[in-house]
Amino acid sequence: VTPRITINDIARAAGYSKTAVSFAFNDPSRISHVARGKILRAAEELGYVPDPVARNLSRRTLGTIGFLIPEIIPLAFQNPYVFQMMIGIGEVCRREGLSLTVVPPRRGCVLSAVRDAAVDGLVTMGLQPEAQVVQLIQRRKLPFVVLDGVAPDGVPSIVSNDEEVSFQAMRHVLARGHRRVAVLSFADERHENEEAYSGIRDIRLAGYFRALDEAGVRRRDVSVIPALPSLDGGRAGMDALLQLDTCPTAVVSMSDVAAIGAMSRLQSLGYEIPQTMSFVGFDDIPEAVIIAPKLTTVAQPGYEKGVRAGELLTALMHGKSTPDRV
Amino acid sequence: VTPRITINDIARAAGYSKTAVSFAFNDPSRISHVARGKILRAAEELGYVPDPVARNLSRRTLGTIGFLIPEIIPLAFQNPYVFQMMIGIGEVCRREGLSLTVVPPRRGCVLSAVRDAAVDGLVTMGLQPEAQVVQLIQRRKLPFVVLDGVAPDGVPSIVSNDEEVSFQAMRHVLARGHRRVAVLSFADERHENEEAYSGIRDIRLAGYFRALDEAGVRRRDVSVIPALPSLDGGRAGMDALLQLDTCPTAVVSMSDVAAIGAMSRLQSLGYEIPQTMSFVGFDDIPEAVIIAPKLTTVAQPGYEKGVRAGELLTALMHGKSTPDRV
DNA sequence: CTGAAAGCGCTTACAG
DNA sequence: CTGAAAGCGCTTACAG
Repeated sequence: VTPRITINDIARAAGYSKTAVSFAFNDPSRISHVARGKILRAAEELGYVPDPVARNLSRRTLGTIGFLIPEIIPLAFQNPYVFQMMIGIGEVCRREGLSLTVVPPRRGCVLSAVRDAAVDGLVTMGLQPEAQVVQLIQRRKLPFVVLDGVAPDGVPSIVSNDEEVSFQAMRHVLARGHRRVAVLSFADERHENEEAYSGIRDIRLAGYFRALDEAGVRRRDVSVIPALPSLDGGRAGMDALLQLDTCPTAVVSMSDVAAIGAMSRLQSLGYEIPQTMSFVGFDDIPEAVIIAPKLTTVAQPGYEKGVRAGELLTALMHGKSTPDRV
Repeated sequence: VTPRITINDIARAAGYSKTAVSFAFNDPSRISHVARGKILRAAEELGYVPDPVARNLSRRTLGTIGFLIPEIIPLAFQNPYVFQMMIGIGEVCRREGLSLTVVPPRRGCVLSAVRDAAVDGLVTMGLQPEAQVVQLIQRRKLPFVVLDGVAPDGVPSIVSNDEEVSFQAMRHVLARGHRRVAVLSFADERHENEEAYSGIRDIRLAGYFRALDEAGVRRRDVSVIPALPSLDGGRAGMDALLQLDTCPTAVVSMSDVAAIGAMSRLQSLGYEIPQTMSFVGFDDIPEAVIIAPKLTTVAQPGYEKGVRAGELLTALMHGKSTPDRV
């Protein structure tokens, strides 16, 4: 196989120094027209393209930001809401001419993924403050912002007021007279990185329970069913629900996608919605509007939050100070 | 600000050579237990993390593959099908311990995005053979596979038999008696990188027209409406459709997402589906099943194709030979 | 305008 | 087991 063509080859072929070749590509004004011509011609002939990795090392900047997700890609992105956030970050990448690297756990390990991530900065999804992950990111001196998670001190984070929003959602259900309510929570079993979700989950549960307490519904009468935020997660959640002694009349889900999955399962068993059960989701994913008009949902602007996260991160990368919490 | 801590600092602090430090992290068996202990302790104290970029340059491998998309992220990913493909690639990344970099055009330019992409290989979406992009990728000696595009000779590609599938889809519509048919094609205006889509678009059109010819429907009686593969694209397409002199009774779309957008638009105007118009999509995105039961669609397993593309690419990266076409 | 040289922070034969 | 040294392929003061 032909060996890689480097800046040295071009310098030799064109009869100039490496410096000149570098300038020809990066700062043409610093060399003569003639030199530039010869160099570019040589590069063209030999099919030379400057190696981005070497350039990155020299420049100490990579032109890419990372989106750290607590799950593997096929799982995390089954939630359209997560996807929306990524698109929002992508929008900022577009503006700034950056690319976007998705950083899932590597071989099941978030730490090693973070250790090896070749990025200029990181948007992390659902991080807990005590995690070693935070320490590692900080050691690497990577600028980062937390999206939908509890951020350590001094780290900007983008969060909705999940407690209040959840409170309102549950209140809405109770106001309609429902007293037998089930919650589709985030999955907490079967995953080692359970901590990734536990932060928001607990906050939302708190909101739900505040409304339940207010209405005088006893906590033990509320079933909290763990479900992955995906269609299949919702389907499985519904199966679990149907096993309960007393079926709820309303289901409050922490994600639209799980709610939709649950609805589809119920429907496929021949039950009518909302006659059999009412559903309230979370996120307001675009699909929900068209798909599931019978799904009430709580807005959670994933796209906008992604944009905001991207903006905060790039501000940080440019050395600007940023507000802590948005 | 504190300067970055490097391998040199650790070597000095631990009283060993850089070599030893490197081994402590990468190949502990090659140094003594004592040395390893001291080195790791020093690293711990100083908060040292090996720089992945420098490591990448030395190792000549990055541990990441790129997904080259012809549009900016917010646009390209409005199509769930594209997303499904990405998830498929992500699944292979998981298996192989790689990360995934999304590579959209940088500042509107695909070429410069490819030039700077720090990846070990590339899955390109919808590439045309004549593009300079191919030449650039080859110059960079990047392994790559083409997903949903017409590949140059010797480059593996993953394509469905789009012509045949399109033929069947249209035939299905015609068999139901429809004679006034509209096609929601891929957008071809307003974008400079129109070439990215034109390949598959033309192939699918050919399939549609073959069926139309067979049924004796004149080509001029079929309106081909360009639409971006997104909900909004479909809505706009429907608006355009409604301007036509004679409204079609069936709409055949090149993407589910545009079909759904069009349906939602029509519905919001108070028309009934499928009484007013029938819809046939393309892709079989998971959402469609639940959302739009009135949408007939043609399967196009995005996830599976993504997986296959990832597999081919990693095989290529490992130096294996691969089949040209899948 | 031009180039020798140091530097980016690692890895890895190679010799001891 | 250990380390000096070359090398990965660029960029960029600096001096001329």
